[in-house]
Amino acid sequence: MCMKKDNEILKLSGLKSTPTRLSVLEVFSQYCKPINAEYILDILGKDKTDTVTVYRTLNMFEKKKIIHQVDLRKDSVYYEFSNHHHHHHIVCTKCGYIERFDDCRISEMSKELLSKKSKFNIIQSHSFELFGLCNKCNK
Amino acid sequence: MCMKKDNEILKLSGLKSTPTRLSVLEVFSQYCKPINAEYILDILGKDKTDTVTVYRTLNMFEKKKIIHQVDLRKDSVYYEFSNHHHHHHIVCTKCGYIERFDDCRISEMSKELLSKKSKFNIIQSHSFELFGLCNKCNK
DNA sequence: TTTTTAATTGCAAGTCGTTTGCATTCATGA
DNA sequence: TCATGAATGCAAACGACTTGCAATTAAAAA
Repeated sequence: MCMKKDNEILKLSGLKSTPTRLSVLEVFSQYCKPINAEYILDILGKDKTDTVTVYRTLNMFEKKKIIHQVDLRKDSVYYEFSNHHHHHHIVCTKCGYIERFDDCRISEMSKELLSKKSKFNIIQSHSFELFGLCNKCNK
Repeated sequence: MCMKKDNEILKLSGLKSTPTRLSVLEVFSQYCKPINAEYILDILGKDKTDTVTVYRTLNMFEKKKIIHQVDLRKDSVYYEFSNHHHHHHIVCTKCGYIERFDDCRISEMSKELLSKKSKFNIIQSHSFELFGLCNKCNK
């Protein structure tokens, strides 16, 4: 279903279309929450794809801005599909539960800040995540 | 000069006062920018303190909320002194240069968000860092 | 002050996520 | 269909950080 679309994404980025890349793209397009290499490996099957290939795919996708990192204070790197609508996360520091929220006045704020800061003239991205306790963990 | 104050911090946290802890505290109180274990080791001298001790000190200080992590998308963990005035950072993705800024409307925003989010009832902290290119790197 | 006790340290070794080198395989443009 | 460079898989390496354990030390108790 998404096959054609995913192929286009790769082509536009100048990347060859391979089974692993297509699978990884599909995983990203189907999951709304940040995922890491381990998660992808679990889904693709460690017998089908090598760990190294997944890491290389993630690095390449990030370089081509197909995905981007999300800073969740976890011990591995999490990514999200850049095509998804811009949003941020609230993370439970106890159980790891993640919710997303769309409210983001940061873009305006960063423009403001930029004009105040003499030593920077481009802002490429920003992190903005909330860390707290979900209802279950705060009993 | 800060000796007495640092001792108090340790005592209040129920930690024994040791040379390494006092030195690490002093480093934190004197530097306004986020620092990592390597940086501290360089200052204290690897011959004087063991790497492991520094890591353990950082973990303990974080647990006691004397310092807190800052998410800078680097390959090691950075911390700041919690006593310092609340602020955030703008990081050059090319050279690593860091500037701080105090403008933070996030606290208000998080309260708002909290009331909207059904599954969370406590926000403990937040990340908010900007990533861009400094004037030197964007020529 | 001395003793006692648990906390802290240092060393060596281990863990875990991620990367690198290199030979093999494969996608794609000619 | 072939040629060529890109992508993969394997083994090994890397770097930040942690753990186990015996030796040391701060500070509470005697």
